[in-house]
Amino acid sequence: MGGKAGAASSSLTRTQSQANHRVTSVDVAAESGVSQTTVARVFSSPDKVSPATRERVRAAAERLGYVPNAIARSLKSQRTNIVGAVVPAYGEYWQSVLAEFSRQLAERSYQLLVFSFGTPRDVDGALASVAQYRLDGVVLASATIGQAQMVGMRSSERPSVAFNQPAAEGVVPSVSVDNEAGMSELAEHLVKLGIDTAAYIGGVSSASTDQVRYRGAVQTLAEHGVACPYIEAGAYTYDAGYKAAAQLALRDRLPDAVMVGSDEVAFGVLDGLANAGISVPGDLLLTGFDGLPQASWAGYDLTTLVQTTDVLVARAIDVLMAPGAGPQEKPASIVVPGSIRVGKTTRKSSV
Amino acid sequence: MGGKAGAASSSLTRTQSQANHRVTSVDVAAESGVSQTTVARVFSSPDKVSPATRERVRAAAERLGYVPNAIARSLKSQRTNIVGAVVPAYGEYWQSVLAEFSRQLAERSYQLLVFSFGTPRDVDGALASVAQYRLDGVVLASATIGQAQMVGMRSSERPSVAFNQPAAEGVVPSVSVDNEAGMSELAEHLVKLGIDTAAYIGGVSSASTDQVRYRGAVQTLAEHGVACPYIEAGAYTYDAGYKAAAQLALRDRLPDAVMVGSDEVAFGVLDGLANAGISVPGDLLLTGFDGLPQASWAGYDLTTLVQTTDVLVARAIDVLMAPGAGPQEKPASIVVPGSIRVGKTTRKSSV
DNA sequence: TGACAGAATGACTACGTATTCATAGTGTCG
DNA sequence: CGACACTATGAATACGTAGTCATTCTGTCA
Repeated sequence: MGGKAGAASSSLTRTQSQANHRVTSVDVAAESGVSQTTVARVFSSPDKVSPATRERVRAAAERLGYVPNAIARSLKSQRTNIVGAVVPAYGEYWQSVLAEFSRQLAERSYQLLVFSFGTPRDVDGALASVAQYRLDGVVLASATIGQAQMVGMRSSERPSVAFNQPAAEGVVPSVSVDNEAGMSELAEHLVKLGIDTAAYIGGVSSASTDQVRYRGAVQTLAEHGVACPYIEAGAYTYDAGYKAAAQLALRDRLPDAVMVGSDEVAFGVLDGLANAGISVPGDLLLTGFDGLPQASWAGYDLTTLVQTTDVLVARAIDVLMAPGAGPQEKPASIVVPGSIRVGKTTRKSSV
Repeated sequence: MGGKAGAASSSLTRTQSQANHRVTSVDVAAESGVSQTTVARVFSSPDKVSPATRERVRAAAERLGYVPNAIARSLKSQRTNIVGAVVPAYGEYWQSVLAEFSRQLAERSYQLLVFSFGTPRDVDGALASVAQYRLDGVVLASATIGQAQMVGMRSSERPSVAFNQPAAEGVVPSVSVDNEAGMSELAEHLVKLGIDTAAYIGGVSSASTDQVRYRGAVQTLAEHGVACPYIEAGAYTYDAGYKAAAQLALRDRLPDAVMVGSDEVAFGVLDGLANAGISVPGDLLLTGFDGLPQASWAGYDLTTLVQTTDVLVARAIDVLMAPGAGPQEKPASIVVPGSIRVGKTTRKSSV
């Protein structure tokens, strides 16, 4: 380097709060009289720079209002520090899962990039979109992602994990609550209360979670001689549950218990039954599934299977961050048990 | 170009489902016998390429499993197609807002990058983080972002918008529901029902939304000779509301009406009152604020001020996408009116 | 037929950073 | 005192794309 020694102060005097428009590490290098390499080091591996220059560079950066460009860093380092999530745009449950992911990722200084889709048809678009950002990991949430689509993800180089999606097992690494055992446990609980008849209200029958949960219910009940016909609400929403309850209320004979495939639907069923003059747990018992916060609100106080969402999310993140998360090995299927919560909707002798 | 004419098939034969590891536009160019420039054009402005070559390139891309790299594109084009959101990690309300943003952004083929923070202290970290990604826009949600922090955002080159944050008005472009008028409207509603005494339960008194909403309530009630002391729940949660209700129940004399600053807290208050043997609306009237989905669930059926979240979000996105969204002009403050929803919690003659 | 507008394409470069690799300086040890 | 390890730094390059400019080709019009 020639004799231009010394740091040249930036040509136009500007307060730091002013347009930090396009200030690069090269500018900071010039301002502080070091090379761009050193500036980069100050911000990525500070211990490789002597304390003196480190401070000088930091000061110059502050003066100029320099902010490292994460896009450029990502391009060069092939790491984005971002995890993507492909999730349905609607539903209390998914909202709470997303929030949990966001929290836990933030703790590890990762960010969450959300690709939400309205209808199953939009999934392809979301997946195509997610592939373009070279994310450090991808969470596939939603039972409406097809197997073929997941196979496409497996071939991708970055790690992905299917969240609460039984259909994914064996195809893509997956993390789920134990849907079948959980629903079975709820069924046992009902049997102990002495029910003779039951019915099951699912959201969308084609969803794999729905199928597995129903299987858990119907098998356990059958073992005790209780039949359990399937009723499809048509969606995982409060309104769908409300309407299904209205239908149910028209029957001549009500079942002793109704098992619902998800809490949000169960809330609708509960209110729908109340609206039809049917008392829970007086006239029939009711169970949900998921363990949403609202289930423990005194207003509903629903008997349900509580997913330990924080644990599920933690496991999912573990899978993504695991070093050997290559696509070659056979995908792991992690199943986390849930725990039953007994609320007043199955408390027989309510005065 | 020399005589190497013709497209050379990729050296190692591989099925397309195999490792699309590091396939770039250069590889596609080689495979299809055109320049990298042309490949880029096929994927960004297809109409500038002749149909014949376009198809040839597309075929080659498919064969190789090429996926455009959004990171590189962003670096070059200075556009990320991503909007960032800085939001609290907890709270039903924020979850629903995030979901709405995600939906509406997806419609415009934008993605949502979530920066969530647990405590107000973490806000700085989130803001620092958000600045590094050169996002096309940033949504600042949460009343706990300080004015100084917002000033920092204004100086940044990319557009930002404060969401439902009265304190931001005049500092940063902002979009809010009309908090004061909304609460005032609820107060009018109560006055018409003939209340003589009232109380207000807020979440966190230092939050600007809390202050503005309380002002709307207290002023309108005062005009009709009704006093309205402030009670702080301490957080915007169901539990905080439940506890506040327990406190309230200990008083000698209950107010005729309780206005709560947010729905989630109101649900807690409602259940807390019920638990203490106080009937709503029999013993006192109750109002909330926000218009969460659960407010219209029959189980709660809460009188509240419904924010048209979809409209608010649409406006916020408009602000971000507006062409002249430079930092120079004086920031716009958009206020959207809410609409009152009357539920059974203020229906006097219940039976 | 020559001039010229327009379409189609390619060579080159920039976006802003991190990562080699090489070089100059500083002690340390036998 | 020379060899060696180690620290601190810089020059050069690569990450994968999009935009600028130049070039070739085709068709049209006077």
